Amino acid sequence: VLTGDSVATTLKEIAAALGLSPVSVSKALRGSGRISEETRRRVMEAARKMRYRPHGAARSMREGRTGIIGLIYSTEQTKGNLPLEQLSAIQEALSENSFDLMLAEVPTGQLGQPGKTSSLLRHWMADGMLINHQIALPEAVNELVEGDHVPAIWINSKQPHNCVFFDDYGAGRRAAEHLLQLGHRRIAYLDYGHPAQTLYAPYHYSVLDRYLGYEHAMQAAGLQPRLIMAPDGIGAGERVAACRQWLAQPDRPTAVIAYSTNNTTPLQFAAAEIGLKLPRDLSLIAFSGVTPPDSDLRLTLMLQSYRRLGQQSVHRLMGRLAADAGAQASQEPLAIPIDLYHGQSCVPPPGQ
Amino acid sequence: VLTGDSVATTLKEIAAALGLSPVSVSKALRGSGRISEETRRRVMEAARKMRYRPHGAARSMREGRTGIIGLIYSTEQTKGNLPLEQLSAIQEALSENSFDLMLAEVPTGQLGQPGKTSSLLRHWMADGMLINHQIALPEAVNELVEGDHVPAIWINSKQPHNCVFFDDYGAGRRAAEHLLQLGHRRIAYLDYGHPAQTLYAPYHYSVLDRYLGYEHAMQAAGLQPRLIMAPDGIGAGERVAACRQWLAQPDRPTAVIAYSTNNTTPLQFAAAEIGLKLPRDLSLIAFSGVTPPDSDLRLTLMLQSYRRLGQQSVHRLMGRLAADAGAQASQEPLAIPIDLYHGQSCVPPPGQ
DNA sequence: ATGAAAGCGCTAACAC
DNA sequence: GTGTTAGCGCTTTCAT
Repeated sequence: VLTGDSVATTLKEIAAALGLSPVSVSKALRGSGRISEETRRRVMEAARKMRYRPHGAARSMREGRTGIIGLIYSTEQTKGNLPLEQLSAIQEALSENSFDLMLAEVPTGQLGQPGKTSSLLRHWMADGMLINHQIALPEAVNELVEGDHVPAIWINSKQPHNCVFFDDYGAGRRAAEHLLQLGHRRIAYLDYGHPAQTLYAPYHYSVLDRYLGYEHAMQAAGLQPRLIMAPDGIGAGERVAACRQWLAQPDRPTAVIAYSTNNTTPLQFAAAEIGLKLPRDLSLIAFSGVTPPDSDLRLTLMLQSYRRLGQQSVHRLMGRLAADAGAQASQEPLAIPIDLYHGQSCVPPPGQ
Repeated sequence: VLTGDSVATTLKEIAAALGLSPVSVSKALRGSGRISEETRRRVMEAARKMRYRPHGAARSMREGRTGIIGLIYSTEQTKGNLPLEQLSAIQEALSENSFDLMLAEVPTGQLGQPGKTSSLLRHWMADGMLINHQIALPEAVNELVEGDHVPAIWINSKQPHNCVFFDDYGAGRRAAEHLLQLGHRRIAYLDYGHPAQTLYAPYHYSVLDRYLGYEHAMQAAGLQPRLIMAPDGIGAGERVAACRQWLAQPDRPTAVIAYSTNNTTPLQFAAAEIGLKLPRDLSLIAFSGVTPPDSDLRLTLMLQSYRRLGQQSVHRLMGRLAADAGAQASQEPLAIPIDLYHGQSCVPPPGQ
């Protein structure tokens, strides 16, 4: 506007306006090289007045790096899970390392079609990649990442190398042990079954790991694991009824570990209908990524910090980038612990 | 790997390998210009074998555009709201227009500090901006956008121009009218008060607009609006109690419109405690961005489609970009209607 | 149908 | 302290 031109201001223009060379202007603006304090001030002021913004592409080309990290993700629940908290943590961590974040959503549905893959994947635009996608990566991504042509870190996915994921197995154990210490013996594990299971599709490792952690803790205590779960899933309308049935048995569990807070509401309703009062008659631990909004009963949780997940994945990626380009040393998998959040839903079993 | 070099393949290298000029290779790869079918095939194959990826920065510089759209957002609830569904819709719409998406989170806390603003804002990296941030934009963003140096669209914010937002006023009316048509007369509006209100900070327009829509519909029907809301907010632990009190009055409302589904749970608990059965004794409409997970009572909702919000904002931005750079014609504000989702929580009032 | 020349905006290396 | 030269990878223009 000041220059009367709709095109961006360039170094050359500033130079011309001040009777300097573009090089001096460049030096002045970045504070590198030798430049007089006087010139520096004049340049800074002119740049501000002329609304100068450095041309990112030009700088990238010159410096041989873009300063951009790509995040590959899917919003399909069965293929990926990207909480906003994680995204925000990634952004913040990248910002601290002077990187920008570019997104590439893996399109739902057909994967292979070459025309639809993001140009972030087809072009050379990012210095590194974060992959928040668990299942069935499109060919374009695979070539890029598995061929090791771009340093990448897998998020929330168990891989042989270069991955950051939650320690769901340990958390399953920890949940069971907490209840065991309180004196519980009849502890059940609750999952309504994943939609993916019905389709032969592989499902997220946490589905198995959380259960296994629970199972091993029970076995270590000489107790029988009890899986409350219909292999082919339980429909939405039938859940309360199913839970009622489970709770009506004489040797009903005194405590339940739930795969997700999504699973607990029907159970709580069923308990209420039968006349069981929580937590007195039934203790409850659920996995969750967020402390749920206030209600009458603050649930005890295995609380996944998606913030830490995001931070650590960036940290690892920065590590790979720092290693001299030729080396690109692989990194060992990193398991993020899941903390026990003490709510109000766990007490010793009745009659104890 | 094939070339034994860790650096990226370039056009020149392909050209050298095939005994061609870089220009021909460029033409062949993009299908532009005259090139023999035979050469084209050879080039394509070589490019694939050598894992060629076009250098984004070089192309950007040459073409004078980056093909990138920046999304400015905040994860602070009082300043912005970015549902994943909206993000995904934006990404998808951009992808259809062959644009990539770059993120810039406005840092929480101190706004002005110059060092911390994303380089997306300091550099020339994006052809246009989407601004999903309602309050207290940092200086850097303001200069850029208000100075009209980058085409931008405001999302979820009422502005004189170039914005896309929900028609919260119309939705408030619509909700009230729906209940009026069912025969309700004592209809209340429920909000627990925003945290922001306690800080003199301006709050999101929807807080006022939804209520105003409700109020005007009531007035048009010759009825008295009732606002259930504590001006300085109601703490988490006291909400059930407060609702119980409101519902205990003899002229208690027969229907309630809630600012958000977050607000309804305490009300439902209170109703249950008092012995009021939903929806028989109390009808309920809540604003929401998602159809909530299955429970015993499927709520009737004013359902905001963040997918449409995202799509439309991209559509508008594309419109601004298409207008020849000099013109950059401003666009009129666009209000997205909020649909009434018929759940099970609205029936005629008792005794009718 | 193919190639030579030029230049997008910037900065590292080297004069002066 | 400042300027000149050169080139990052690509594409548009214009010869051949």
